Amino acid sequence: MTGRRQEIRARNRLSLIEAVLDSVAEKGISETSVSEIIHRAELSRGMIHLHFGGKDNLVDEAARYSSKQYYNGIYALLETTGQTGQEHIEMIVRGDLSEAILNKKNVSIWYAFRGEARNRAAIAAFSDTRDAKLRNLVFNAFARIAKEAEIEQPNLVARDATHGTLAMLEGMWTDFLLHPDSFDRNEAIRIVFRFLSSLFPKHFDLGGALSSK
Amino acid sequence: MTGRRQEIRARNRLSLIEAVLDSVAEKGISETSVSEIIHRAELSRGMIHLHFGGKDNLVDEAARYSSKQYYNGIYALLETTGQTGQEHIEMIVRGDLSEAILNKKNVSIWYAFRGEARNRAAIAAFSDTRDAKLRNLVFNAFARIAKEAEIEQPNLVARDATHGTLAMLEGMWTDFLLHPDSFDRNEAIRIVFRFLSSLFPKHFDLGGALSSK
DNA sequence: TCACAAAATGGACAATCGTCCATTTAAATC
DNA sequence: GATTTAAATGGACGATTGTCCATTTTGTGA
Repeated sequence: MTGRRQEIRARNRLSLIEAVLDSVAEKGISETSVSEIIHRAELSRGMIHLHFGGKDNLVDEAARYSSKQYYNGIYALLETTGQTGQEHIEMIVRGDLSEAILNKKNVSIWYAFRGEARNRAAIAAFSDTRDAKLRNLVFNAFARIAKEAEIEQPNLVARDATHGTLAMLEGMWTDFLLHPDSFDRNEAIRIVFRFLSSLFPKHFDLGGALSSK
Repeated sequence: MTGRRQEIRARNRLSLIEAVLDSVAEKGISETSVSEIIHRAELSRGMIHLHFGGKDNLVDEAARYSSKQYYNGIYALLETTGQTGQEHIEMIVRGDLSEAILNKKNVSIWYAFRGEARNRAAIAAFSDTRDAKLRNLVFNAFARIAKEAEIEQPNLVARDATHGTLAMLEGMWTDFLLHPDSFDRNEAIRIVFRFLSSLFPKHFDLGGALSSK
């Protein structure tokens, strides 16, 4: 067994990252100290410096890791969806507002990092919930829908629909952050589709995607 | 001149609050220390304890003050608008996305506090961008519009329109936070009205409110 | 003008911060 | 099993944190 050392090393690295995320979720960034992190990870004080070169780098890594988790979740959902543009959109909307992705821990972490994004380039890079790749997916779906709808300026409408839909999802996250207990997932989903169904009545209704024809 | 003492006292209190906001905007919450604050305010170390009883209380006061500023700005704009529901909505949308309200400093402060909201009740209380009062204003405007539009379930539609519009505005703020230099105000406004004009075609177009009849 | 009191000062203080390294532990190799 | 070496430990370190108070300053009322 030659990889045992690497295995332990990797496990300890991950423990530190997860300790940061747990602490950020529970206590916020300002109370996430080196002492707090190593206590949660049950490792010794020097490990942070050893594995990451310092606390700031570790926190940056944790932000990167957390962001990756989010995208993995979303992209995994997309694999399971149907083929039409409206089905893609429905999957993204429902996924983004699902318990698995939109929950107290994730939201706490996400907004804690956002608060620091302005002053830490490394965090800013990972704090854009809706990155270019996801944006592109949404745009392509809306572009197909807009073309099928035979409206004027289909590309501009698709761009606006993309931007507006992602903005609305962002806003729903904020609602959840501020009122996690009274937040109503189904209402949030219905509202998004209320807007989308008025924009593309042949492709959406209040429940989500309509079948192709 | 008997009020001179009170006047100085009030000025110093305000200096401390503004020093906090400047520091939070420029350096973030985690780097806003007592030393940083009193250096910016050009006051002595003991003043924070004297006036606010401690740093945390001062930061809470700063959050309250900042929130008040936001609402003052929005409510002042509303005084200048016309009478119809769609005019009210247009004013809120344009106001919320205007340079005076949506700018780098305000957004930095707002999101920095948001990041702490989860773990500090006093801050959470002031970090809901769209409080009950504003929400009510928007709802009443949409309720009038929905009634005029003679649609089914006007109250439910008005509720959804309120929720969705405010969420979209929130999302536009996030866009601005993450991409302050490429953010396009006019595009953001057009997108909001794109959605609203498809929901209420007799009341809005891409430019905003339509006249009553 | 003087005595009083309120407000401001700035340094002392213990606690905590993040970094770093001499030492110990244990996996890998011979 | 002995040797080598990478990884982990945990305490020392100076810097910085927020609090607090003895002292000084300054506006107010007699």
